[in-house]
Amino acid sequence: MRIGELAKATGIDVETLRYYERVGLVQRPARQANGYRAYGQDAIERANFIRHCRTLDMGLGDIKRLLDFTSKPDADCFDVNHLLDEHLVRVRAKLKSLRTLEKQLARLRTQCDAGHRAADCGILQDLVAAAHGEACACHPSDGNSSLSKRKARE
Amino acid sequence: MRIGELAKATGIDVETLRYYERVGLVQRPARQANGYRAYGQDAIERANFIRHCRTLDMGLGDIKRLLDFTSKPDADCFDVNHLLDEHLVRVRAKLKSLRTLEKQLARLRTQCDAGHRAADCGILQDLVAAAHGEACACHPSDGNSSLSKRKARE
DNA sequence: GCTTGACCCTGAAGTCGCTAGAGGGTTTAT
DNA sequence: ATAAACCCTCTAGCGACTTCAGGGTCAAGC
Repeated sequence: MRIGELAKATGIDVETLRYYERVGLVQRPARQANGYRAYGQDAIERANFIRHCRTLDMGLGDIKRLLDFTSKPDADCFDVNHLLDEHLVRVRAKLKSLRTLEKQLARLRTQCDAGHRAADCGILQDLVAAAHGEACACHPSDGNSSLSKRKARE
Repeated sequence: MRIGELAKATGIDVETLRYYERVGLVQRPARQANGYRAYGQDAIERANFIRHCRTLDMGLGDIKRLLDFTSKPDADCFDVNHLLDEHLVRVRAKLKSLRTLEKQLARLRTQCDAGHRAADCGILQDLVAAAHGEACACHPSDGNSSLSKRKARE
């Protein structure tokens, strides 16, 4: 199987497959005489595993660890649970901040209904008001920044 | 005002301010004889505007366009609304996919309660089943991919 | 036999929004 | 006089790709 066929079979882009190989997520396949990659059936399975984990938004490092587990049947799967728990925590934190964000944006969006001159635009006024530190539609009264100096991946 | 003071006044990191200048979001300030950046009061306002928009998770390109609007009072603010609407659409799409993701992960997490050998791990089994195209706890029956070939920023 | 087009290859650079590091100079306080 | 705190530029790194430049290979149609 050539890389284009693997791409079609798994729904992963050709370039992305080559990228996965480069970073060690996918094993280097055999080569044909002309230098083309020659994949076996097992490559589809491994690639689908990766694709599935990616739709679950896992990082490539986590996926690599999970792949290692699938080839070590006697290992303790505690780490699998732990990895998933940590991922869930990240996802829930992101979800929470997105929910807040959505509310703020929706509120802000209601500000411009009147004029069509930028000078009269309630949205811009609101955003500028924030620059003065006044209360605004999107941040009625907040003090926390959360800008820069962030440590964790979102 | 030197860059450190501006950073303190706005809560934006010094490096980030220099970065904003490099990409043209913040105007290049005057310089003191020793080469230090010398900011006026207006810099605080502009920087706060940026900071506020960033907490609303807007991209730097969008913020630049909004900044341009604030200096063109006679422009039609239709584009401001439009920009915000598009941003809201992006945020809501991301929110939707995150909600689905959270459900899938939570369901997947319940799969491993029994053994502690990787071979018996329900989570890994589930993930591998997905590689075979079987129904799994996290994707009971789906067909859409959403992997690669994505166009828009998430 | 020759061109066209679809496919394949490598390696490097670009994306986004920072962050960090190297390797310096300047100012301020003790 | 010296140390700490600040400032400068330039460069590279992060994650997960994507895109580009500049090629090689192969089957089909003229």
